[in-house]
Amino acid sequence: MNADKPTPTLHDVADLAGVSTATVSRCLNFPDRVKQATRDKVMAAVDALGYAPNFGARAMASQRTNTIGAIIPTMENAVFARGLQAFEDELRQHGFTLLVASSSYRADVEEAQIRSLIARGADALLLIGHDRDPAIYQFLEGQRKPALVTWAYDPDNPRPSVGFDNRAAMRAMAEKVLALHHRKLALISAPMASNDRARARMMGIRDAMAAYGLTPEALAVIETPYGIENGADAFARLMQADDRPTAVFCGNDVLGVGALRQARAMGLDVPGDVSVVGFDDIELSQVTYPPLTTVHVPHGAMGRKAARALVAMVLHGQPAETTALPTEIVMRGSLAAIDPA
Amino acid sequence: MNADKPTPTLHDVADLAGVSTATVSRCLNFPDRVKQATRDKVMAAVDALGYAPNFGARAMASQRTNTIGAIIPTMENAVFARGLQAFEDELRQHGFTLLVASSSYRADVEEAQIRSLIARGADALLLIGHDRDPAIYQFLEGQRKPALVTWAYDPDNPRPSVGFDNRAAMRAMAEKVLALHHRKLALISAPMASNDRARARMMGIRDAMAAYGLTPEALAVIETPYGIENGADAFARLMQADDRPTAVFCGNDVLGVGALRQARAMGLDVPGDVSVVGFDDIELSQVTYPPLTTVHVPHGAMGRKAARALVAMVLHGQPAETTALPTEIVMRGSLAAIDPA
DNA sequence: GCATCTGATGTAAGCCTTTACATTTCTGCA
DNA sequence: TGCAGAAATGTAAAGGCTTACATCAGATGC
Repeated sequence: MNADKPTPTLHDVADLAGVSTATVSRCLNFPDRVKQATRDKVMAAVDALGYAPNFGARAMASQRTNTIGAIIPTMENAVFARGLQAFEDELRQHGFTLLVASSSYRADVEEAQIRSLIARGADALLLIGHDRDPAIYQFLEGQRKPALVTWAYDPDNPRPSVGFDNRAAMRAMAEKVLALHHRKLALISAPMASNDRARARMMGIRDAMAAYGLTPEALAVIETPYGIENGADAFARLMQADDRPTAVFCGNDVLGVGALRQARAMGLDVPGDVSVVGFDDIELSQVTYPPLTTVHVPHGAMGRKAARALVAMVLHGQPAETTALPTEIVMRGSLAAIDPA
Repeated sequence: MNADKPTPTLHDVADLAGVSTATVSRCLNFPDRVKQATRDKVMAAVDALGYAPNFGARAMASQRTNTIGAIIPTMENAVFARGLQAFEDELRQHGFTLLVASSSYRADVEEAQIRSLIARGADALLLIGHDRDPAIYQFLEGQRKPALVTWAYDPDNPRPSVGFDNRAAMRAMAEKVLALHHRKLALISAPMASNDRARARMMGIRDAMAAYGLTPEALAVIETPYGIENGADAFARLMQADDRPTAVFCGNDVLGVGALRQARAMGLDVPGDVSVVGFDDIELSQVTYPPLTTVHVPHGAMGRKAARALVAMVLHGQPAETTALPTEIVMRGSLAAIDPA
């Protein structure tokens, strides 16, 4: 199983083909600069040896890797997964490779992953959200590695981002809910510490409440980690309170789906007894019963746009412009008007 | 934005700290081999410069990367995502890093990704399923890189795998369905070319049919790519046929959920008019209406076990043993007995 | 106070590839 | 046939890190 023969190098290929390493290198990188006959010999040697170029050595010699790294909070979230898939597709079309890491929503892990991706030669990084120790940005600057934030939009933040306005999107949803006469509102949110998206979404609801003359602090809030089970538990707690909400906002669809499941378990009719709304519009939310009313996020477009921006940054040193993509509310079955009786 | 100052190297740190590069290297790799005072100086320099070791150079010099690569068909599938998360957790505990790539279920892309991960220095690879051009295995052998197959279990295959018996699992499910008096069966499967898991699952159903004295060929089969929409379409086609099945097997839960959605859209009662069963047991299947009866796959355990096996292969050259983890049938609401009227 | 040993640090080679530059081979034309 | 110029190929340095080995400074024991 272990190395009885060392893995072949450029040198081995060159020897076997009877040419110099430079020629082999050219064969691999600029095939049209070598004669057909030579190329055939070399390629035969490459196949015979099962040669694969050593990425590290190549990166070191050529000073570029054509690799872009991305760090997402979790791979289990379908939203990130889809955005990333689009991101990778676009990247590949520009001849770049994607390196992915996940941080489990932990700041310390994220920092380690950032360093690891940079050390691995990533030419640039894609990050989710703005919230991050300033030291990390300094580190990236020191390394001259551009970074692009996505999933968030904050025109006041000096770091560029390609995302969407979480606050405005959630505000729009909240206004819709308020327009349907709901007045007792609750929110099941992802933990808000070091999560600017979650905070922005809550602020959006409060904005709408204020606009409707309600006290923003009246919003009941439960923070809980990502997961169907957690959403269900939080929902149960909310509905056991004396003063039940009539509409429950969920910071993301996964929590929303958990809430829906719990409602059924408790024998509560959605939207008859209580309305539930989500955020993200992942596939899940179309197949629940009732289907979940939610905020649609343009994952694909966002991923592709981020990829193009990052490629431009790397290739031409072109600074990225902060852009917001539009979100929209998808009305399905889980939100209804309150009978103003 | 672009490099006005080059990124700092070991040498720069050494100069700033007034020591040699060897000392800096030792500080980073074997902190206890340098004096406290020296270490402090060096670390201060590291921080001041924002130094990060160059992975390629390090790999080249030390001849190992402590990195394991994994190639999954798609990131969008929650099943792979969960297994991978467990895999990564376990890997990290052993001091290894995970490199992920996805192949979009395409053999050519998978091959490119395999080469890319090896070139990037992966010490070993995790692959999904056995089906693969033999040349790829030869290549891996030539590179002396161990590979472990997961998600599948085939004791006859010489390549080691840590997975589960797709065929037996699906057969058990089919026997359950047959015991409930269903006789007209259909299968919505992922494309079976170059997908041994999909084929094995179909064989499992046929095995059970044969055991019940039915003609295995009577199984109606539709192949369609991964996706809720595709599952829905396939289900619609199945139910428009003259001879409707009474039970529809789905090769995975995502297709199953699509079938469920379509059933509702067509006004068909599940399981009253038709039963639907899935495979994988992803979170999705608990929240549909009715909840999906499915085959539970031990993602987490599988990921962790695979990680341990791979680490042992890399560290001690210990060959992996092919092992199968148990699956189980999760009865939910989408499967019911047929009224033998 | 000296030889010896230990622990801390420095020196320099080597890992594999790319690429600027040097050299050789070929082509075409006078 | 011979030569200029182009095309093909070779030579060798550079890139950042680890590590075997060499060196040096103190500590130890007598």
